[in-house]
Amino acid sequence: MEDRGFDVQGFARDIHELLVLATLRDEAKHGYQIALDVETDSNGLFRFRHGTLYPILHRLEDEGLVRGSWSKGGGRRKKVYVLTGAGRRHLSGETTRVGEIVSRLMELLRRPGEVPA
Amino acid sequence: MEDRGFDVQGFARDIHELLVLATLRDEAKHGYQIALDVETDSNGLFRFRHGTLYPILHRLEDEGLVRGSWSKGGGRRKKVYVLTGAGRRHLSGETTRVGEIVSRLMELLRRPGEVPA
DNA sequence: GCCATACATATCGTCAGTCGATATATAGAG
DNA sequence: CTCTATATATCGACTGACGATATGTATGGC
Repeated sequence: MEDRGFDVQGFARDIHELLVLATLRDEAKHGYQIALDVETDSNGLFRFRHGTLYPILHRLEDEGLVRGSWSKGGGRRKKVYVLTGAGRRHLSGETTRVGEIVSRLMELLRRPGEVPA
Repeated sequence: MEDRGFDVQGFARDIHELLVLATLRDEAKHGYQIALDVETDSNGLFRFRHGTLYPILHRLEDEGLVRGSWSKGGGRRKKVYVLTGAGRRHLSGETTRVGEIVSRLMELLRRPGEVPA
């Protein structure tokens, strides 16, 4: 089992994508709000620069994991994103997968040295 | 506490570096062996392409976390790496730090949606 | 009414780092 | 003697984050 190798580069990208999907789990939000919420929810540990956030949002939209629509209500123009069914499944599946990977990683890193006699 | 933000790019790099340092924890090894061991120990989940491994090894050497020396024994020429004191401290400290980050990450990803009534 | 600031989205150039390919060389097997 | 596995190294292409820059709108202070 566990045949597909592990792609470090894709892993870093996934973290960003999953943080976005997770914050959209309960309610639709526009980009700027996503950035603020992720930062707040993680006590400042995770944060998005806008030069990073918007490309990710566009990518997620292209992949059909979120759907964006311009809110025309009498405020500032905002593009509001909602999680699609595929997005919800992706979040769930990838969260499990990432959880397994990090658990294996930490296991390797924390494995105590063969106790020196 | 926990002020320094989280750098996704550096995180991916750290994973590779820590895997190398971890496999050197108990015994000195040369590069090729490191790649084989990491792959074996992780059941093929983590693996190094040699185009990735050697630059990492050189970087770790530059940073003083490992020390490499050419073995002149009557075999194939090998550059054997040993973990330095700084390397051991780095492994320990960064493992803790990475552990905290992933634990916070999984917490955010797994946080169940506000339970729908 | 005017201006500064915060909100809001978007793109571009740069840089870091992985990845695949390529190069070089030696030991051991058949 | 050739082929494969071992062993290290580097280069070019690609990917993706990041900082800077651009554009525009609403809001609050004066």
